[in-house]
Amino acid sequence: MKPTRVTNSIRRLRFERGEMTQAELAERVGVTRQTVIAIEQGRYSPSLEMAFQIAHVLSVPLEDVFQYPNHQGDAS
Amino acid sequence: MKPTRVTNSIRRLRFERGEMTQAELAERVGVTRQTVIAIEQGRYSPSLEMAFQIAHVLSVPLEDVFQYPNHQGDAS
DNA sequence: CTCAAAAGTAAAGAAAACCAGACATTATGT
DNA sequence: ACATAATGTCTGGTTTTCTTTACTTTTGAG
Repeated sequence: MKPTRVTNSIRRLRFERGEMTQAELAERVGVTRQTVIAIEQGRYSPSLEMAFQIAHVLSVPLEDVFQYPNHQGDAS
Repeated sequence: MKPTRVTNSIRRLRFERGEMTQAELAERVGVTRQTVIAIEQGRYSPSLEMAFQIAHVLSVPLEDVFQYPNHQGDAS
């Protein structure tokens, strides 16, 4: 894939949504703690499935958690 | 990961958006043709990055291309 | 300071995503 | 019928995501 990395607001949302720890988020999403750490730090972008689950646990839409830069042309 | 698969509307959107072929979508997204086929058929869910790029090429929001079932509990 | 919880780091391996190439199938048109 | 484009299938291989385990650092409360 391209070197364009997706950014996220997990850390901010974790605290806005009741001080949820990384461990608790990981457990609720169904992944390990270091996966959450890696995603949160932007070391790699998660699978779409995991992205949806994170957004669901944080109870916000997916595009509120993950931002995709590269907003140049449109096809319409 | 969990056996919960993400569904998509790529096929429909490809035709609504000017008869784009799988090969053209693949090229514009930057992946191979059989990756597009596999995603479109739901054989596996793409990376978040690729999901964003597909949505961008089809010029619709991500959640218009990919749907996540599993709408049981909420976290509020 | 001391104890514990939370966050971070690292490395080996498993699993899933993605690629490459060749070939089969289903249209669509002439 | 023939040619061509679009879609689908199969196999084998590489890359990335994710897990497991173990350890270190930071943070906050008593």
